[in-house]
Amino acid sequence: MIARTRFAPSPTGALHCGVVRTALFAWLMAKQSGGQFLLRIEDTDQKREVEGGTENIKEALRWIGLQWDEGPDVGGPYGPYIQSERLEIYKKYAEGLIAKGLAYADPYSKEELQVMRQKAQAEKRPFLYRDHRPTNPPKWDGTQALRIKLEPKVWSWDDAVMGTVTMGPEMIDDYIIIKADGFPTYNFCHIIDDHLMKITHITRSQEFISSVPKFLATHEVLGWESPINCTMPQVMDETGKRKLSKRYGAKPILDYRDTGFLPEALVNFMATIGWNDGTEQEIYTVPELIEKFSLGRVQKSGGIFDEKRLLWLNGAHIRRLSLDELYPKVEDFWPSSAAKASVDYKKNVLRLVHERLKFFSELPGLTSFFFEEPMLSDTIFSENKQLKKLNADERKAMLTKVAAALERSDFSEADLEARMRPLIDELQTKPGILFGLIRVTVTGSNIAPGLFETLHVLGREKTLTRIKKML
RNA sequence: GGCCCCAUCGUCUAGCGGUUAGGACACCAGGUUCUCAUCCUGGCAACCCGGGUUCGAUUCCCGGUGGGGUCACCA
Repeated sequence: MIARTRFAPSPTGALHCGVVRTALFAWLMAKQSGGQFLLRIEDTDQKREVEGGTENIKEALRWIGLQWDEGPDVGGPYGPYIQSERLEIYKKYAEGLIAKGLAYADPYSKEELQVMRQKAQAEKRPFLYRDHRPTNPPKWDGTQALRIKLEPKVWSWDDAVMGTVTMGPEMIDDYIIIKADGFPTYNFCHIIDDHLMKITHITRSQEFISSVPKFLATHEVLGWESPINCTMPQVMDETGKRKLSKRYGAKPILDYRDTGFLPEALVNFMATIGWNDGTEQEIYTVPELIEKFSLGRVQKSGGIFDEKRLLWLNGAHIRRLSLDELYPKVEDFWPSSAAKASVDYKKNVLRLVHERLKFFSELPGLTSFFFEEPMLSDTIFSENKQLKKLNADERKAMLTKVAAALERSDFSEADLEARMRPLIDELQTKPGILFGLIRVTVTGSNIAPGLFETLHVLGREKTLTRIKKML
């Protein structure tokens, strides 16, 4: 079945992985079936709208690779795709309902409703507006809220993920379709839009599942068939105690870009929270996900966002790339001291750290000594288990020999090794001590790529300058 | 509180009546090695509880318990 799916966020802040995971599944369904993925901006709450919200959504989706087939910027046959530009449409349907006696003006103030709600709560029973439904409502003049009239009944439906779900009549109530400020509510307009835009599968996060009877009843009142409801399990934060949400500091998705994550790694990670293909495969490319994704294998229970796993996955995806594929992706992450370095030199450096890179913003810490003289801390020798056994004179004696041997080297990796190895016996020391001493002297760090590769890339001049300076 | 959903290692999960309950992340140990990383080997670690059904339940049913979600003129 060809799926037309949509992602319909409201521009109220930065997009985080919880909502993008739902968008990803919708996108995968569309791509897999040869259908379309739509982006629709749900900006009917002016109070919560955030400056730049829509731009952030588009930027985040583009970075992660969820390009929409219809929506803002790209257009499409059922536009506009921004709800604030569709107000006349919603109004038309609202008026249609009024004419049929299926919608009516709400005569109560917010305060009056609040009192009724509290009373019901105090009596430990659900508050139902329809118990207070006015018998003779005022004519709707656009300054009151407009409510839809829904008949209570038991609703049962097939959810593509959750299976058959049944909810009682208390889940149905007369809800507001147009607010007193003239804007329609999400509950009302997303149904109209999904219908008009010919959406076949509605993906929603689990928090909406108890609203589905309302949506189903609204379809019925409008005389439409409901698309297939696909309720996605929640993504929980690292505590596992609550869903990922802006309110509790869920990381904006673009932060992962800025930290140097690969979008395909993040996609791989998000897809496998709540979905697996039943095999033991862990690492998926995007085309593989498109091929293998299936709604039937989406988990019903929520999953925790485990950043350690993301880190591992990102490293694994980085290691899959060739040097030439990786190089352009790390362009913005080099230390500032690398600004004047040549492409060839930077590629050689990148090759040496390729396998240990977990995310790109580690790059300066891993490579800065290739571009500038390292700062040697006073404790650098005492911190090293092997080197702390040497006193300053012994270090000096060793480095003097090293310098002399290096003077004669052509600085190829093989020649460097051929000249350094014999010094171990000559100086009656161990590889760990001799090589460690050179490493610390030249890189300023106890952690670096292989010594001969490092010296080779660094070159004769930088290497000898640093050793002589130490002497 | 009402309603809904859920329940396998710490985490992501496989399992769909009979398995030594499998894999991955994380963690620990060892190997390779000049450090780190990669890689390899090994280890630790789970079926929430109680009733049924059945020759036999992690698996099916019921009830608890626990967790999450939701009850707005927000989406």
